[in-house]
Amino acid sequence: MLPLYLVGATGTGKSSIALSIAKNIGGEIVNSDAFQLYKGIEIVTASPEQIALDQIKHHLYGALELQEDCNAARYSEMANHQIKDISDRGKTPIIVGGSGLYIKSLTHGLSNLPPADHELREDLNKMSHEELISRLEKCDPVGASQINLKNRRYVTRAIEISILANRPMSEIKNEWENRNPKFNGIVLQRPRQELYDRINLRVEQMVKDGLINEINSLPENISDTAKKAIGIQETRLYLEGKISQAECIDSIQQSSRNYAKRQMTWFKREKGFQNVCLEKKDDPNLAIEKIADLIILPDNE
RNA sequence: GGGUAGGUACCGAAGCGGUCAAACGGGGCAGACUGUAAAUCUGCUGGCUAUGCCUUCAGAGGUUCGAAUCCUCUCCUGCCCA
Repeated sequence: MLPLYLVGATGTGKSSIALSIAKNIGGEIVNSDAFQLYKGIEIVTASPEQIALDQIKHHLYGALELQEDCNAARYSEMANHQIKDISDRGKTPIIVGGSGLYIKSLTHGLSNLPPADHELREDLNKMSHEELISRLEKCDPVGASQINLKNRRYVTRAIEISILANRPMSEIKNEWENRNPKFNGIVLQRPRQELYDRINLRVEQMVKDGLINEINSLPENISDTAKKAIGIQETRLYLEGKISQAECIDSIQQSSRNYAKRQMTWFKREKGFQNVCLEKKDDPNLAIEKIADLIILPDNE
């Protein structure tokens, strides 16, 4: 059976629906959320609860130590390994999460680009924005006309690729590895206001569930990747007494809503996914039936 | 009751006679995205029959060729004195 991708913005309710589907079709769940990957930040990242983990096999949840960095390529390798393993055992891999690029790295495969070079990045980061742009124009004029030059991070990466590969980035990065992937893909959606309300409530629930304590007991040396989880910085500010608890909750809610908005933009563009809009009034079982109808059953090719 | 500082677009906040439909930030909306992605970045954000027109800067009058900006009164809000 084709792998099933169940994606959508944070707070839509992917995890619980994935669990039910997994039970129905005999599947195992693979995480595609960049931060639920980490062990020790289960509360801020709204990771699936223990009860769920006990019922169905969940992979790549809490798979990384907080000190480890991660990126799309590393994730891709880990996830592909799990997906293959699940398929080999005759089960359906159900990939659940909301990290657009990570998901695309599975469905489409990343181009074979040189990995990040931290020393090189450090050097490039010392340059002014103007210097950086003229540098890119020199080593990859085509690329310079394609990417958004205002996005310093993209400019830096393009130069990095060009230098490391000794060829212009725009020549190497033409198309995705796999242009016509086969998979079952569902984008779960909610009406905008309902989604925002759910996010707000969820953040309040996190605090009740021990968010403050979780962040307070984090080690000091967590990786740059893990550090970016929404909620960590905000809670630390609260712990340092710089903001009130209400302000802390507010800003986590705000960042989460903004993030959800970006996710929706990403998934809107992705091809090969079908949209399923859930509403508050929907019976959960009905939602699952809706989805089941859309799944392509084993093909006999 | 007396004094004083204020009332600006969804919110906060600049502007303090013309170049003001009004800086900037937030929010909202739309978008981009190939090894930092819960990251990073872009555009729009009074209305319209739209290279122009209309209604806005608490309200009502007034001064002026011209007002969000100056004057008068009124209404609200914060602070101080009683």
